Amino acid sequence: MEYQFSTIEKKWQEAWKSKKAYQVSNESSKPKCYVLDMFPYPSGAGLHVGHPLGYIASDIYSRFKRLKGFNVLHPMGYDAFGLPAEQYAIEHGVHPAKSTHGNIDNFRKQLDNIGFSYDWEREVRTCDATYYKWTQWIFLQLFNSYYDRVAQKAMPIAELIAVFEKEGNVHQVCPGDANINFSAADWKGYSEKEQQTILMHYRLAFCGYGEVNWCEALGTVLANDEVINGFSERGGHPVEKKKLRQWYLRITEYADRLLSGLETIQFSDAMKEMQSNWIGKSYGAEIDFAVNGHDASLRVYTTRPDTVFGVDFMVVAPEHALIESITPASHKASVEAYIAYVKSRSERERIAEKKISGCFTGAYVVNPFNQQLIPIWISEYVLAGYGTGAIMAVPCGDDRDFKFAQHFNIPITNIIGDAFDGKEANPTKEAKLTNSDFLNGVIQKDAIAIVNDKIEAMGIGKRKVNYRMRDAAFSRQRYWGEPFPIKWIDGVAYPLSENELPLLLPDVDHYGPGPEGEGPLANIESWKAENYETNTMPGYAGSSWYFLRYMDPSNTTEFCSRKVSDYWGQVDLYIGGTEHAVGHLLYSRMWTKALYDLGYIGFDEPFKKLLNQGMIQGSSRFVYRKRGTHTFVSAGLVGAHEVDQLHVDVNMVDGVELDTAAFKKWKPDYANADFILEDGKYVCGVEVEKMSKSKFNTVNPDDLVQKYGADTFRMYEMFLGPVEQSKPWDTKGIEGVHRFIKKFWRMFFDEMKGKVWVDEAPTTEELKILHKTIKKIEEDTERYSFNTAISAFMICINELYDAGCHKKAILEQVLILITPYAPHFSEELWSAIGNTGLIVDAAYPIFDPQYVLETAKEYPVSINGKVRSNISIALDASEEQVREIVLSNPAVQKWVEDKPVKKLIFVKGKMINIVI
RNA sequence: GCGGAUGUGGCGAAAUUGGCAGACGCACUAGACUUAGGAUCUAGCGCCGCGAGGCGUGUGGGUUCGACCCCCUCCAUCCGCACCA
Repeated sequence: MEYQFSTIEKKWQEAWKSKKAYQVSNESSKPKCYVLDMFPYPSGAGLHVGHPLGYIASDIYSRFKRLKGFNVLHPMGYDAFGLPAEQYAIEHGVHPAKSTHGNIDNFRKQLDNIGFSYDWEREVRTCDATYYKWTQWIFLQLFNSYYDRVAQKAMPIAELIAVFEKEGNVHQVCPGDANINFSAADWKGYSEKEQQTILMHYRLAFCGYGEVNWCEALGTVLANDEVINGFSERGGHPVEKKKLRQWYLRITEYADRLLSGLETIQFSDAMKEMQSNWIGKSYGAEIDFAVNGHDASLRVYTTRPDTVFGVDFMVVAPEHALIESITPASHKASVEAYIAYVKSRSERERIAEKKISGCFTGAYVVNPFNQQLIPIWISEYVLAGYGTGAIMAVPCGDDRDFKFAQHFNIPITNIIGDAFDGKEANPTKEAKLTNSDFLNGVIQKDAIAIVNDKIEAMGIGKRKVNYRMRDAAFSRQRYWGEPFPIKWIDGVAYPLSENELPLLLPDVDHYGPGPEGEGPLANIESWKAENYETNTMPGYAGSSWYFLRYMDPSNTTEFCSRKVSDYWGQVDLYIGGTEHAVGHLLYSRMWTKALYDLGYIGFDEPFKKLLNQGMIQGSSRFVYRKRGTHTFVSAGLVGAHEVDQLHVDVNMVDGVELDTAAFKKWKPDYANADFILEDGKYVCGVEVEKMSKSKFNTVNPDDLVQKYGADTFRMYEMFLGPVEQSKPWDTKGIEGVHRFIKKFWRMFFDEMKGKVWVDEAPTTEELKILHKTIKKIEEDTERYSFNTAISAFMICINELYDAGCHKKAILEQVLILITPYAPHFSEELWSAIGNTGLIVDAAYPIFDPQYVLETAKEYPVSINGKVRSNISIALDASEEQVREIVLSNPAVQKWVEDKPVKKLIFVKGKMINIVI
């Protein structure tokens, strides 16, 4: 009986399906476990070997937990709204729904090949109306809520209205505009529109205005990624900043809870650090500087008020509202030219720019502490969206300010004495202040509070907590997304009522943008006639709550029943890439908190444990064509020729050696290619890049599954290295894993002899091998160390092989252990040795320490830290006994000679070190 | 620019809490079996050295009886930076 994986795998996949082996119930006496993958965007390129890395890991963990007696929820679905489908529609006229469904079918086929234990009855697709009905519903909850800063939670907006009617907003500072103040009488006197405008400043989902990268020629908004040096990546058209009406989520109100919540969840320290850096909480002060000769003041935000005597210039963002009114005629032209330049720059380029640029406005502010005039500059590195859009520059203490001052020859005031050497800024807080009037001699960090007290007493500023995070832009001028359940009447946004949901995404004739920066929906007469919002929601809307829908996917009356979400609770293990560190993982945390505040769910963090899978990179191969010819030069000989470097399909290259025959057949262009070989071979160039179809470096899992089987593929992906680690894909080593599986098979059935497994009682030696393995596999799986678990399987089988063990009692237990890793293989052998039920429902072996007890240990003995000998000593030997045994050992004596032993270190069960 | 991660044989990696560096596998070498081998089995395999031994975890330093592991410096590579998902 041979190991015929393709027959076996098909057979068991069908058996699992017909027996509904992976259907999971919302009611069970077993403990629950929720294991979740970040669901994929179904791209047209299909699955490559990078995708299943995390899916295999989560599948192993799910199956492991199931064997250990848990009721495991392990679902899968599709993040199906998004730009690529829309782009494809624009180019090919295919409705995004159609291409998306085709892509999903393809993904599903590919996923099924690998033998996952998903409960497909729970599949969700964010683009289905039955799903996005509830995305719209949650949006309405956010729209109809505000964040109560006293209670520190979201509350229904109706309660806020009741408060306004009673006392105005004296106790409810307006988060959207702190200058809005009104009494109960004021409120009652406002028109409907005025009231709605005020409420909009409180809502958790609100409408406002924001700047975007606008490309007039494409009539569309672009991501920073799509803008290169002021031009669109696609087509090379000019791009500039434009203010558009936008929806936002008031995630900043949750900043503190998003920070403190990190302490309650198991994310890696790196992930937590990235999130808190993104939130960027800082303690500082806002200070007003009067503008010289104007009845205006410039408000800056600073974390270093102690340096106020070292301010040599101000820098304001080019978008700052004050610039126009304070710039004197003499400087108008240069200021406007600079602003025009910055308009073409994406935010990313502005922050990342190493070259210093800026422009003097010709205006000055007055330092309120010493009345000195301070010039006001504008520069692109100051962003309008952060703080007040203006900073006070202290060159002796801030690197960026220092370089700016040097570049523009602005004199530098030293306020930290010797701590500043004139060559480099020193951002210390420990220096004693000089040139600082009443602060002279004070340590900087102590001066912060003194200055803060003073500015508050003088009424020119106040302490301020600031966040780097901005409210999340929540609208897109696109077609393929959830429509907003909003109608605009007389400039006021009115929510649809719950029974009008879902508001279906209508069909359009063409997918291009609407007029005036509006989305494609603005092109539909009937849509406009109903006054519906023409923007759609962004990609992250549907993905911010999908983990809840899996729990109760076919509920038609609720997004998820409270009873069900109480049962499943938090996701116990969430697996996905770090690229979602600050997007999806913050948004979904915020949505969870809001739903919790409003009482719809009982937990306020969605993911108890996050495991980040590393990115599988592609290892690209290149050929070198002599310019203007059909001659290809081997990589080692390129030097002498003028060549173009071209990507070549990695599947035609064995290591670095090109299959020249396959290459000639690859593209008509290459049919009559000549090659200049080295050592008779054509050697390709190698580079590690992102895996992508256009780089011809993708490897399709289907091919590997076909050649080696799903079980080998699953184990090989895990055997590559730690799941968390990024690495370039290399198919080479898969043979080793395949050999292991075949060897394991031969423990049961031999090609020549047929059945070789026997029904005999195991020896203690065999039991020791088994129990050592049980312990190792269980521990490694529990800590997601799948690569070491697989090597433990290999060791186990090697040892059983060497021991000549073919005993069912042992092998059967190892089969259960390996089920999460190689489920088809295990099912087949499980039934072949006479079991009736499915192995996926077997009971996990229980480790018994009595089989692995040791009485002695081979201690490594080192002398001055270098291992010189190994001595076997009883584990229960006392330190004195050990000392005696070791020092009388001839090998040790040879090294110690007559030198006195200064110290002997004995770590029980570990090692012995002699210091001489 | 800012933030995060990673760096160990020819290659993927292991070393779980500061305690024998290189488990397990790939590739390679030699041999066995064989009509055949891209099957299987046996043995070898960090570097230098005949050997004794010495050296060795990106660089340079530090802490320690002892450092791949902790601290500092520098270098290289990868990922993210708000409308790609």
